[in-house]
Amino acid sequence: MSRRSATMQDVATAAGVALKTVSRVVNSEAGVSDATRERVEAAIAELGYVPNAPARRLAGGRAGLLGLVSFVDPHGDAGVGATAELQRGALARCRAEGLGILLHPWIDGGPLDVESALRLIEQRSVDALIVTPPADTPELLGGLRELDLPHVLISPSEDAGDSPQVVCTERRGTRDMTRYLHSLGHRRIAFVTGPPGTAARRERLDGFISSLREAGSEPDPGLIVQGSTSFRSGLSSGRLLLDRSDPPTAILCWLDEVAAGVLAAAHQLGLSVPTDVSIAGHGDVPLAGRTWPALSTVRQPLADMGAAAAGLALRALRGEAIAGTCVELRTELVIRETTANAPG
Amino acid sequence: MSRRSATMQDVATAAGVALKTVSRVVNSEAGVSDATRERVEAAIAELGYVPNAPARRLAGGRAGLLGLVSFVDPHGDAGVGATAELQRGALARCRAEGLGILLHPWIDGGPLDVESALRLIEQRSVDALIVTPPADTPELLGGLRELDLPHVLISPSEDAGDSPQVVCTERRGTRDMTRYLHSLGHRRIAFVTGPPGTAARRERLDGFISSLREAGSEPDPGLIVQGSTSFRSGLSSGRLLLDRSDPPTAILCWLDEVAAGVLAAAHQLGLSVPTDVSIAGHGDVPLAGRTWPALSTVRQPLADMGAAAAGLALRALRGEAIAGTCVELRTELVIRETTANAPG
DNA sequence: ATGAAAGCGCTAACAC
DNA sequence: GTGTTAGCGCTTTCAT
Repeated sequence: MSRRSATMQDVATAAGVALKTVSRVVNSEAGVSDATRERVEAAIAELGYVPNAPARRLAGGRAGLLGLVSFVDPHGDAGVGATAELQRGALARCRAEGLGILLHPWIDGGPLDVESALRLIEQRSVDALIVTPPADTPELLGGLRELDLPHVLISPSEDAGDSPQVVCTERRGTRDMTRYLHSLGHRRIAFVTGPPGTAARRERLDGFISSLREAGSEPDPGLIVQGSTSFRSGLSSGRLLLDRSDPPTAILCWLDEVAAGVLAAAHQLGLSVPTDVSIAGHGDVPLAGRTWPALSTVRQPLADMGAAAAGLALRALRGEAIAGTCVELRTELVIRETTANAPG
Repeated sequence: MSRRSATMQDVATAAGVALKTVSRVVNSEAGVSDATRERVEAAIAELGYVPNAPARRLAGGRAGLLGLVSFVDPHGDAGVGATAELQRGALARCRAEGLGILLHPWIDGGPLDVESALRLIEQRSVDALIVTPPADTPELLGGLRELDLPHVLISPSEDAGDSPQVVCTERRGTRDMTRYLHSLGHRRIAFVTGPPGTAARRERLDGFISSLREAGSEPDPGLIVQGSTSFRSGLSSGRLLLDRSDPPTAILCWLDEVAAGVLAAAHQLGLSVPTDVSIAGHGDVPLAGRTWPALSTVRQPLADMGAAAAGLALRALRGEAIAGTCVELRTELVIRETTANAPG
């Protein structure tokens, strides 16, 4: 029954006006008398007219969509919560502007399909790309810059160059937590860091080391261990640290996911948290509020970051020059139940 | 520098052929000699030609996108993991077919914006909609059917009518877990169910009750409590149940998220899991593997369900009549660490 | 304040 | 095998 849907011309005929007038009404442009506008609106309502997006795009040159290139771990191990939060923020902002979001996740852990990501813009499917780590590979960024395609980076893994970006206060976040633990009397604080070569990892580690030094204690190299992004890696890092003859009294992790693993390791070893050992994460992803005890962590405003990225992209689409722009959002300490005074 | 990108006509001119011939090559249609094809391909490569998606869509009538209407809790409380998994499966399938996925989440917990969801198809932004609970409101489904818009439901909340759908063996999942707990010697098994009025909740509760009866024990009404979809609700349901003078020896929950809350409640009360009480969830979302102890649960093949839904949508787009089709996927028991023999 | 004409870049029928 | 002719439904000019 769904007959060919009404076109703008149909509406124009029904309202007895020209095509262009309908276009004006639909796009709420000026230059239409109230009487005419009402007549057109009535016709639109009666015919159930809905504008045809592809036609609009062809004629107008705008896709009306933002592409989101993010990473989705096939085993749901890493960043599930983070990606979802980012999406949420970006979506809310886009919807407010009448834009949509097209997903282009790097799914399988295999090599990122740079070609298809770039093509997304080249073929006008989206107007701009928002790229999140670890999809921000040199290849992708190189292509983006070379072809001069509009894009925004979120917490870039590497030097972002001139690309507009949204970051948060990584170093400060870790410093706040380190100081907090220090203020609780902890003097043997361990740090579980991530794989080498990402900016966030570097900054968090720096924040840890520098604030320890500021507080007058030299970090013990044996208490800095390298994990990855997974719960499992937290499990083994935790065991490593807590099995020592001189275990730390607090363990700070560069990611919530990893902290959850360390927490599980502590439980397995029969330690009670936070009485025997304090544990803290970074990110404040949903998981952080669901562990037992609930994880103290550094809150990253992920949804806000997504929204800010969408906002930057929108400005770029309006023609503003945003190259080199960097929006920095503040982290904050979220103290839940895994941190307490140092034992003894 | 990015000059106006090459069009099909540009390629045709460069290769010295007609527009249509280029179109044939691009769409790998038959009827082009190898020599011509090569010439055209060379021209395409040289000019860096990339087809314009909106133009294609306008002319061809296909959007090349599937819409995914899902629920995203503003506080990240419910279903974060589930939504992400579903997305992942649907995306993988779509990408294999050269389609994209456009997100249309119901974000804020306010009323679902049915209008805009329907408009997504009406304005040809997407070819079909995949709808997941609880976005499958009667209003949305009504609109979808009334306007005869192609769509697929995943685990519908209510009677799906003639809509093609993808479900999994809800009742069987709960029955398997109930039997398993029974086989471990548990005779006082509690069930934390969800809010009234959703099909999954009904089926899981039914599965619990019927398999208890099959095993010869009449369910104790005092041990069936109603929770919601949140961790918090699990926390309070858990306290309620475990504070009884005659607490259950096992607690089965209709959702992992809720089970994680019950687990936390047990910890708060100083009980040890699974020694004092066994706890089980349903879903096998990422969270289930990250609690301590790790949650035994009923695995729903979420990614597969997403993929199946995309597959059904694709068939519909090819013109197959799939009304009334129902794809059912199997759940399976995942026994981790929160279940053990009944105490005593 | 309103309208006519000219495309946007492509696919779909049909020729040849 | 290959080309020609029409649109798809809209937004732009530029007139009036």
